[in-house]
Amino acid sequence: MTRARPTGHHHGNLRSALLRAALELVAERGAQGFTLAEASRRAGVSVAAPYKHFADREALLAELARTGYEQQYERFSAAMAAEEDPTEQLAAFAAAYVRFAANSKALFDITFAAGLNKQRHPDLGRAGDRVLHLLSQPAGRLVHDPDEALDLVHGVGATAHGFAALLAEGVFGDPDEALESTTRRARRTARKLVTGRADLPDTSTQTR
Amino acid sequence: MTRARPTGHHHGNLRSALLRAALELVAERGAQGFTLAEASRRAGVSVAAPYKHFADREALLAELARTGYEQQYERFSAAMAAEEDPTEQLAAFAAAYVRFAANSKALFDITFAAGLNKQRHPDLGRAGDRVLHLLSQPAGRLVHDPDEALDLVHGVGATAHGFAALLAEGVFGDPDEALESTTRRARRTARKLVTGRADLPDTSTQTR
DNA sequence: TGTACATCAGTGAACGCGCGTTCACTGATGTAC
DNA sequence: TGTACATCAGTGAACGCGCGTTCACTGATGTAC
Repeated sequence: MTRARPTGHHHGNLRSALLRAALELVAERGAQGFTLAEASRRAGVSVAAPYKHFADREALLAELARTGYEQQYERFSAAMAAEEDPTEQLAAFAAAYVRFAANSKALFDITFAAGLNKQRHPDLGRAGDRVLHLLSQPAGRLVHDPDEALDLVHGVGATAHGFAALLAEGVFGDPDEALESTTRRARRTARKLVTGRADLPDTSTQTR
Repeated sequence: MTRARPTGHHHGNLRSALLRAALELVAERGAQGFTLAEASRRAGVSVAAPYKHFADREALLAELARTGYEQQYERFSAAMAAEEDPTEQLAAFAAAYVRFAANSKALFDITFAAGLNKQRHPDLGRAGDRVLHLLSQPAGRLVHDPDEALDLVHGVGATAHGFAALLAEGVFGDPDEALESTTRRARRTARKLVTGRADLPDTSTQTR
């Protein structure tokens, strides 16, 4: 939170201060509740200042979405790397997905609910695909028919997303309280999609 | 679309015309894109007119959400009633869920993405729970431990929701083209959650 | 059947608000000499 | 080391916009007599 040189006409690091304020704002009001004006205020700067760093409102959001996808990619691939068995890798993805959606709610919401035009930001669509693509390798090891492998990829992705969304929506009760059990369920369900069995012991590595 | 007595100071059926216009608006611009002013314009009426029928903007949205949950309940229970086997009932729920999200996108979005305060509209939370509760009976027939049954209910719900959300997001390609295959996948995945087998023939009744 | 009247669904104008974006500007910074 | 100067990140005021909501009003409707 150190703000380098907050003196007069030079903020120091306004760009990242705006991104931070925007994320905070999204955390409080949802992705649709974000406004440039309020982000400026929180960064202690005039409403015109952001235009020195971002083309417009959408550009700032798109930048946040980009980092959202990046962080997802890093977290999920780290969680998967801790496993050797491909089934456990899929399960680890699902668990990490739910955890990310809960722990980094704002960033997650921006990638999914900011209403960013994916035609105008094709790189964002690609970033999202890249995250899902993490599942391709373990799926391919488990199932050799490419169509079936794709089915597995999409199934794990859908399951993970579904658990994350219903958790956030409060369907499972208070999201904080239900996080652990939902993570376990997502993990177990992902396994089921492969093996049809969920009765393996849940001893897999916890990734932060 | 017949508008009874569109004469002078009495519209005839403004209330439902507003609801229709609102739904159309949500279909075009998403749940957040809805404004009372635009809905009034489309109903051919002044911006003050809606306040004779709804307390405020949120009340109109809440009304739409209510009908959204009702329609979901009717469609899903009808789809399930066409099956006898409890596993097939769960599968039918999942398939109907995906189909509803795609075919009644606006209504679905309102129930999920309108940002309605569920504290201020507790009936809406209950209406959503009621939809999910459709799964309790077949789940209870399949699994006798209540915790496991709840797991199954939530698993099928999460899976259905996940497939529906990723379909709408375009993750599976063009939503219209991918609808059929996604419906099949949701159905098959729901079965897997029960039996661990997806290789049953997909001969179940098609519910519109 | 005809008329007076209460009702109330609509009008249209106005309000205050916060937004995104633009503009000419200013003053701190770092660099060339 | 000291000074002139170009750069450019910030200011602050203004714009036009569309929104939700309120208000006094009006005129079509249906009802009581």
